[in-house]
Amino acid sequence: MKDVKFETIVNHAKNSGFVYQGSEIYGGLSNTWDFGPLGVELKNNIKAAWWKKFVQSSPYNVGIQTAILMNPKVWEATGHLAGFSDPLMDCKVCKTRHRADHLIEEFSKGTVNPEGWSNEEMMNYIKENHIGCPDCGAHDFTEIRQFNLMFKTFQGTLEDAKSTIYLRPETAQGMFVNFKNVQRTMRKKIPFGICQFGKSFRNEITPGNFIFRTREFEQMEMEFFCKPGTDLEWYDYWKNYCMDFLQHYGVKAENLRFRDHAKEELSFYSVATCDIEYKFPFGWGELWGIADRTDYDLKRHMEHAKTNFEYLDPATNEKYVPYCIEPAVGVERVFLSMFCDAYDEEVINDNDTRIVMHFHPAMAPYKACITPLSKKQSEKAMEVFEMLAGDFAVEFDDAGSIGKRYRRQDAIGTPFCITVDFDTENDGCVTVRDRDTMEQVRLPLNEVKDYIKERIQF
RNA sequence: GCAGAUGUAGUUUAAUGGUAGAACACAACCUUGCCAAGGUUGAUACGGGGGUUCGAUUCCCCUCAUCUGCUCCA
Repeated sequence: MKDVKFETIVNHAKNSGFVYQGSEIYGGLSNTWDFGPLGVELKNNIKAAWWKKFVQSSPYNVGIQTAILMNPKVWEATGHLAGFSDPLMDCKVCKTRHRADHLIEEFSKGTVNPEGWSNEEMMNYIKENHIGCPDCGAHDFTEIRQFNLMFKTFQGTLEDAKSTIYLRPETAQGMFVNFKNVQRTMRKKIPFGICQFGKSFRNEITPGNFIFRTREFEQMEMEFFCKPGTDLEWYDYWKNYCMDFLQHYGVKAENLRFRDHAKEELSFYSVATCDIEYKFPFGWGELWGIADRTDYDLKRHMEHAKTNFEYLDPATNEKYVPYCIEPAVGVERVFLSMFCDAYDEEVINDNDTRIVMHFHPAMAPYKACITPLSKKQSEKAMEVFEMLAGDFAVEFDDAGSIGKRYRRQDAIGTPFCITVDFDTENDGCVTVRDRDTMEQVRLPLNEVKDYIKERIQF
């Protein structure tokens, strides 16, 4: 496959019913995207595959779904309210933007930790020590402004401070606060994991790259609880588990890599973090973050909610707060990586190419298109459509030439086209055409469903 | 949010201070016996709002969106 511009791929997504710009007729709303009929099928397939792999086929895990709106004390406990905001200021001379706390840390070579300082304290420190712009050296900054990454809203009709609540910036806390509920009601023994997918919201300063970074996004997260000391083993186990998942569903190995976070890059609560990165057309970007979060979250909630999250190991009678391994991935990012890797412009001859989306059949929005060779068989073809429509997503198409219909399905990644022809009435057979090989097999009608089912499995 | 660039049908584009033409795509009908056929007909665009002007898609201002950096991150 030749190199394809990101713009070309984005256009294809917009033109073929995968993604639309949000609120388009009103001039759009910055960085919001709607998923069209094909896009939502692909998204659902991704989530279903993840659920199958992480919840259903894992002996350790269970799934839950928790509320987007949570008691604000959750975010006090986790430090999101205090720490999930960045003190930013701009250099008035060269127009670059910097984090005030980072400048101070750098200047002091780590001897000063500005965590918890007010903006005024940071500004004073910068002025007193004549810290200049790292890019141009000027001493002319704007005031520090705080960008809180959490979306704020109000519960109830009164908009006062007491009713302020937040849209969750991660789904993880829904799992942590329910640690005990799940463990008790599902009679789970350590190690076990809790999984969920759902929307999260972050007021990012700079979103972009199509659906790569958006302020509203859907996460698929697992919190896997294990005995302290076994955590690094599990960390490796889940890293590979995630990588296998991606490759199994059609993300190419050559476009994937692990990137371990350096010590100074780690969150203060994490002892190890690794990103699975994907080579997007705009560069390597984070797809899946796997972090060893230690017992940080559970301990914070123990402290703030005055609850006990200690686990009594029935085998050894030991009591401990479990460590947690968290693989977190954005559905839209998996969507985008699969979409980019599936995209192919296949050259047929000098002036003819066809766009083929080589999705894994389980990911393909439509599994088959039922089409009559001639409109004379439209009625019969409709019967076949109805026979299959209850079992998986299929489309019916009798417009234009047969070749054109094949091309249309290739362009949206439908793995099979089922053609009803002049012989179908007599021999009860249809032709099944394969998207990737363009080869055809003739099958009796009553075998078609099983033939396709077998090939679209997760 | 700041700086720079961009904005004409779904896409790629043409022209113009006197309200826009095309190609492909799309829809309907005819045709079509398995890989972009053909014919006829049709719908669809100057991102939005102000200003200058007799008249603005074209000139000016504001705004919105997208792209690239800064920054952040799943």
